[in-house]
Amino acid sequence: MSTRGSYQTRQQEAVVQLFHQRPEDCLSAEEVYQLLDAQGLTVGKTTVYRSLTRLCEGGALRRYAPQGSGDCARFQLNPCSESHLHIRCVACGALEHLHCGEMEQFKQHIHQSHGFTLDEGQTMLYGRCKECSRKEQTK
Amino acid sequence: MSTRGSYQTRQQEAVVQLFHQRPEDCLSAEEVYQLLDAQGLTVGKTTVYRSLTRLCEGGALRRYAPQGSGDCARFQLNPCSESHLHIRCVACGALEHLHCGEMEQFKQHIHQSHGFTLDEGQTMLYGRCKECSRKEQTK
DNA sequence: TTGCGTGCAAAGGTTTTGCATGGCA
DNA sequence: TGCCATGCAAAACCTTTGCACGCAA
Repeated sequence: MSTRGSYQTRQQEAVVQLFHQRPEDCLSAEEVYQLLDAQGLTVGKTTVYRSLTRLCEGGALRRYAPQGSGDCARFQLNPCSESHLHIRCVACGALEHLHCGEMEQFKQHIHQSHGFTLDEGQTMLYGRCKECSRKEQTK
Repeated sequence: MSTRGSYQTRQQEAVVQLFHQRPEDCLSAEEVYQLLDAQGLTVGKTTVYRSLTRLCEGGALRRYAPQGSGDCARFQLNPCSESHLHIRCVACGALEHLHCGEMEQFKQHIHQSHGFTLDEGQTMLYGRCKECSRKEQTK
């Protein structure tokens, strides 16, 4: 890989900074655009999209597919270099990192029994956290 | 729920039939449109979309969010009432159904050790299938 | 007869592309 | 200086909406 992130520009830096300011947040391209603008760091929307794409390819960000139909993709700071699975609460948005032996075992099983090499970077599990499960039942 | 699929029409029936003909396939709206057309059962694209939406709401189909950016949503016959996890190959799009004891065990572990109730309907694992893994290594 | 289903055309939204300019190294 | 990054406008793309008509019940 020789075509490494070649130049360092104000715009690119601004996008990176924004995500570092809110490491837990999932932002849409539009939100990135708006938030930067609010900080006085105006970046063209095209450049926002291109930066997001570049940062995802470089592994700095993670891209989450849009859920609904009129929805848009969301981006988040890649939690850490070491890969592990994450689960997100569909109700409150809480994110939990799943690094434990069982996950390795799970990955192994998928590889051996199903022939798939699990990509932890792209996979996001969805469910309900303890609190939101409780609230759901009370309804 | 009283607003059940009220009328039975040729078009709606054609869409349902198509998915029953290929219970394992994940089809895009465009593909549904094309395949029906090839069968001589032409259905307007708008109607395809509306049928897919209706069938998803009724639980007959499952909707998978688009992966890439220029991508589109995919629909599949809801395999059965019992839910199970799926893994999709990010390279070729192949889908594998993961129904086995280990998955139940995995779900249990997430519940007990991490407090999350996994939602198998919303979760999609991503990775590379055996073939695509091999191709990747050869590069 | 009632009102849902259909289909065309047009609009909606997000994301990409063409192209000239600007700016990093 | 060379080349990548930027940004505007326009296009591409999937999907939804408006509206008149058709058709199931």
